[in-house]
This record gives sequence, structure tokens and C-alpha cells, in this order.
Amino acid sequence: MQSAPAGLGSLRQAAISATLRQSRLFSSLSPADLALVAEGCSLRGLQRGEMLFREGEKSEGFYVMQTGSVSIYKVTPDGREQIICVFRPPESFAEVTLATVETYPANGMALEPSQVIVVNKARFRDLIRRQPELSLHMLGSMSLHLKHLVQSLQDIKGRQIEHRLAEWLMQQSPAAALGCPVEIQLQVSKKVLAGQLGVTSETLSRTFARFRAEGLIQVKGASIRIVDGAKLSAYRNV
Amino acid sequence: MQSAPAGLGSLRQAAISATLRQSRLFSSLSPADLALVAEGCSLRGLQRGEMLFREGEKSEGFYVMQTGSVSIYKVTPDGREQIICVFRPPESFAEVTLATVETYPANGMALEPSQVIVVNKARFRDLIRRQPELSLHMLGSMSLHLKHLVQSLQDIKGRQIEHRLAEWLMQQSPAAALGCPVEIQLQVSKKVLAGQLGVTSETLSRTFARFRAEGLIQVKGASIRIVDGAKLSAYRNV
DNA sequence: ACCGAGCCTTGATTTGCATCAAGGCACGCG
DNA sequence: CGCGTGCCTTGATGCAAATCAAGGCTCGGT
Repeated sequence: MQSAPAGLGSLRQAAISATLRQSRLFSSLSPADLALVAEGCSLRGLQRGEMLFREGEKSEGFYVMQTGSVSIYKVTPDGREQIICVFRPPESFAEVTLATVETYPANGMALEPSQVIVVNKARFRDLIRRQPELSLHMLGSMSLHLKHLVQSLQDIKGRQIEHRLAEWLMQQSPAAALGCPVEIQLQVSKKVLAGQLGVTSETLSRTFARFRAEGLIQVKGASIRIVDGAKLSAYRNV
Repeated sequence: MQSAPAGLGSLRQAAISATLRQSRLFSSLSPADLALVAEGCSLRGLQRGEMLFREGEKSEGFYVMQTGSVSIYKVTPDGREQIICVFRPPESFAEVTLATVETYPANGMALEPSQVIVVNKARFRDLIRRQPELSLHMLGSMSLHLKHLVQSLQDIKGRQIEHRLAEWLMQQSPAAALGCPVEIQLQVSKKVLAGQLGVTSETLSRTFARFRAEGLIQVKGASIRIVDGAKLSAYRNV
């Protein structure tokens, strides 16, 4: 990659720094250290459906979302895809590959036109050695990912789709637990949402239909209105 | 906790250090640093079925298995249990609670009489600040846990129990892929194994029966003989 | 040795979701 | 404009595993 003229280069760095600052990983880093991190970063643009990385590939580093969304998924030997999670700004992911795990354990694909910051592995490792506090943040971030995975694991096995969808809906609009009807705009296609929840799109569709029939929600395209938040909220606790 | 007489105390420290050394986390640590870690540790004995920690509790630190086994599981709102994973020596777990996640995200219970080393959180964090290399090992360990969780997530959704069991059996005895019949001694009850594989004990029992009927294995109590390793191995790749 | 509790097995039935199938709707492109 | 492709919905059917049920086995305790 060629380096841009000084002026543009520093602009780019500034933009990267600004995004990094949003991330929990770097929110408490000193400006000087942040600049150091930003130096080891590059930007990568992705079209909808473009692969960011594939399972088994050697990793170049980890990523911080700038715009768009990236889906992490695995495919079974017989070719079916299972979404593990979906990341959006300002989340970071693939930190897994910083240490012992050198290859990506799953695939990463853009769900829409996206930009991600690539944090170079080698340089970042050096930085950690000089900035131990940074490593605690990395641990924190991975802990969160791990915690979410544990939750997903339980949800997918132990709770049925009605409950998971109710939970998801209420998480999208915490305010709706009270009476007020809220309007949610889906950020992804229902197909992808179905994948996130671990079911097929048909099943998701039917579940929406059931909720609609019970007067819990109204659905119109990508917009969902929560009519009876209380009842919906009760649903998820099973 | 009272401190033992000097002689016994240092003996105890030595025993702890020896166990810590087994763990991937500390295998490359200098003896001096290892001693520092060991200082911040205590030992905890558990009876079969005794809780090491409960979901939501504030954590005291993380753990390294010395003897026995500990099951990490969650319970659904309606009371059903879902095993997340099972740890044995020399594995470490609950590193999650070192950083931002302060409370245990799941329950930990001894499956048999066990001893675990408790690594005190506060002291260990200090140590990390002085020994950044240590944090890379922590990251490595958590990465592995994360990778395994991702795999479990896919397996439980995307592969049926036959395949998972075949996979598990072959992992227990890598040698069996070749012709030689191998005898596996189950380390846990079949009930727990079922839980690990994400099914009920009835389903596991039936699957064993099917394998038995096909002449793939012979089962006698807690001992399983792999008769046709090749065929079993083929099973898992679906 | 006996008894009871928990574990394991096997059978019958249920069920939650996937799969297969078909039709409607919307959007981008020629 | 019209057409196709992909997304969404709804219906019919299939299936893996859960659940319910019952009997046998094992092992630790009195």
C-alpha cells in the first residue's frame, strides 16, 4: 500500500483515531498512545457481501467497525451457515487472533457497504508490552464477547424462538417495557435477523405472525411497532 | 483464613506453583514471577456437587484446576440446566471476570471431589501491569475458550447428535482412527456427557445403542471400546 | 444383606423447528 | 416499462430430539 501525501495521511489518521476513540477498547487511552495505535492501522472498505476474512485464514490483526455491519458465521460440513454474531460501530472483533489463535475461527462478511479499521497485529502486540493497561482493556473486550457467546449458547438450546424474539425486541427498545408504543426500524433484513436468532427465515416470519395475531406488535416491512410492551416483556422470561 | 506455619506454607506454595506451571497460562513464566503469582493464590477443596460460584456473584478471581472437574452451566428461567463446558487439570477458567465483567456469567459446580487454585483478582491485575507478557497469555487463554464456544455453538445448532458423539469419541482417542480398537474410560457419568453434548441422557443412550447396533462400538458401563474407528471417523464429517 | 436413590436403558408420544413448496411483493436493471 | 431475482409470507409435511413413562442396574449406607 502506498502512503498518501502527508496532509491526506494525517487526515486519515485523525479519522481513524476518532473512530478508535469510540470503541470501549481505546476510550481511556492517552492521546499519544492512541496516535501510536492509529499508526499501525489501515482502513478497509467492503461491499455488501464481500468477505473480510475466511475461516482458517491467517490473521492480519483485529478489526474495529467504522461504518456498516459485519456478520461472523460458520458453515457446517454440509454447507449450512450459522451466524455467530453481527458487529456494528463502534465494536471491535477478531481480537481472538491476537494471541495463540493465529487463524480466524469463522468467516467474516459485510452485510452492507462497510468500512472497518484493521489494527495490525504485530505492532499492537508491541504496544501492549509497553502499555499493560491496554491489555486489561483487551481482556475486558474479549470477556464481553465470551459472555455474549455463553448467553447465545444457552438461548439457542434452552429457549424457544418466541422467547428469544421477545427478548430481542425488548432489547432494541428498552423504553417499550412501559406502555408507550415504540417503532423499531430493522437494521438488517429479516433473513439475517433470523440467522442471528438461530432459526430460518420461515420460522421468524411465523413468529412475527403469531405476535401480530396476539396484538403484541404490528409489522410493516422493516418497521415494527411494539403495541403491548408489557405482555411482550412477560414473554421473554420463560 | 489463617496462615500455616512457615514450613507448611511454603510447601503449599510449592504445590501451587507446580500446578500453575502445568497451565498454558504460566508455562513460560519465570520462576520468580511464578512465585509472585502463587503468593496471590489460595486453594479450595470441593465436594462432588458443591458450588464453586453462582451466576451473578461478584468474582474473587479466576481458577486453575488442580484435581477433579468443574462444570460450567447456566439455568434457563424455567429451571432447565445447560452445560457450557467442563474443565479439568490443568485448565484455567473464569478469566472473564478479570476485567470489565465483574460477576460470573454462569454457575460453576464440582462434578467430583476436586481442588482448584483461586488466583486473586486484584493481585493478579497488578502483576499484569508489571508483566505485560503475562497479559498476552491471558488473551491467548481466553481466545481458546472463545474459539471452543464458537465451535460448540455451531455444533449444537448445525450438527446432529450422531455426528457430535462420533466426533467426541474420536477426540478421546485420536489413535482409533486407524484400525486398532481402543478402550475409552468415561471420566464423567453419561448424564453429564449428555449435558456436554447438549442432549438429554435418553438421547445419548439411544445414540450409543445405535452405534452399538451398527457394530461401531461396544459399551460396558463407563467403558467404551471403539471397534470400527474408520467408520466412526467418517460419521463425524457430516 | 437389604434397601433406597440415582443412573441407565428402552419404548411411546409430543413438539419445535426445518424443509419443501408455492405465491405475492419490491426493487434494480436492461 | 416489464422482467427477473431475491425477499418475505403462508401452508403442508418431515424429522431430530424432548418429554413422559416404566423397568432394571449399581452402589453406598444402615
